[in-house]
Amino acid sequence: MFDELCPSSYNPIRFGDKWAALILACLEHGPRRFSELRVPLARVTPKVLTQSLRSLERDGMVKRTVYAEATPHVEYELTPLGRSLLGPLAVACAWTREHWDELLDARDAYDHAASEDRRAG
Amino acid sequence: MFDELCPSSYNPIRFGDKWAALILACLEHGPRRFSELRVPLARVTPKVLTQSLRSLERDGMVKRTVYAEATPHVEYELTPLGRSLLGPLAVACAWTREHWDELLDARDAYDHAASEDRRAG
DNA sequence: GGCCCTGGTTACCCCGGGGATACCGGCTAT
DNA sequence: ATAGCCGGTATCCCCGGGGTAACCAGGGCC
Repeated sequence: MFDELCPSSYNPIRFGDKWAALILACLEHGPRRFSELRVPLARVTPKVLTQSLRSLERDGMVKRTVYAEATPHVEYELTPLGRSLLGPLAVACAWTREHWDELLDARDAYDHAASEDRRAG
Repeated sequence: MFDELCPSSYNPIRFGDKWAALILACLEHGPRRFSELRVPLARVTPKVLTQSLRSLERDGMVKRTVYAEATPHVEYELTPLGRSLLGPLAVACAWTREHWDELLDARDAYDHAASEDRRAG
C-alpha cells in the first residue's frame, strides 16, 4: 500500500518528522524490533531513528516494549492512535501516486521560466 | 471545513511548509489578492507569505496573475492540482479534529512519566 | 511635490532537524 | 577472555526554514 514512500521532504503531504511516515508503514503489519526497522531504513542513522521513534512514542502513535528475557530485545508497535493515521497516510500516498508527475512537471516549468527571466534581465 | 487549521508545526499531518495548508484553505472559495491573504494570515510576515506562495506556485498548486489595469493588483488562485489537495487536506483536518485531544493526552503522559523517571534517577 | 496603496524585496539572525562518526553497557555463546 | 549482537548515546557540525525590521518602485490622487 505504501510502496512508493519516500522521505517526507520530497512530498507536499508529510506526517511527523522526516522519517515518520516510513516508520508507520514499516509497523503496519505488526511489531518490529529496532534492528528490523534499520533494514528498510538503512539510510537513517540510529540516532535519528531513535529520535523519530521517541517522538512517535511521545505522541502516542507507537508503543515501545522492552522484553528482558534470556535474549533481551525491544519491540515497537502501532497503538490504535497510530493505526488511525494509516487511513490519512493511504490517502496521501494515493494523491502522490496520482499527481507526482504533474508536480514535477510544474517545478520544471517554473524553474525553466525563472532561468529564462534571469537571462532576459 | 478547515475552521480549526493551525500552523502546520502543531499537526502530525502537514502540507508543504508551515503556512501552506492555511493558504490553501484561504484560496478554497476563489481567488484572493496578496493583501486579502494577509488578513487571515496576520501573523505571517510579507516575506514569509511570499516565500510560501512562490513555493506553492512552483509546485503548480497556485496560479499567480498580475492585473496591470488602472489599479494594478495581483491575484492568487488554486490550480486544479492545488484543488486536488483539498480532499487529502479535509481528511487530515478530520483526523486532527477526532484525535487531537488523544494526542495531547499522550504527550502529557509521556512528559510526566519522563520527569518522574528523572526524579527517580 | 508629497503621500498612500499595492505587492513585494533586502539584510540579518536564530534555532532546531538531522547528518557523520564514534563510542557504550549488558548479555550470551564459545 | 573475548567476540558478538542488541539497542542505543555522545559529540560535533551544517544547513535551511522562518522570524524581525527596514526599505522600495510604480501608479493614483490631491
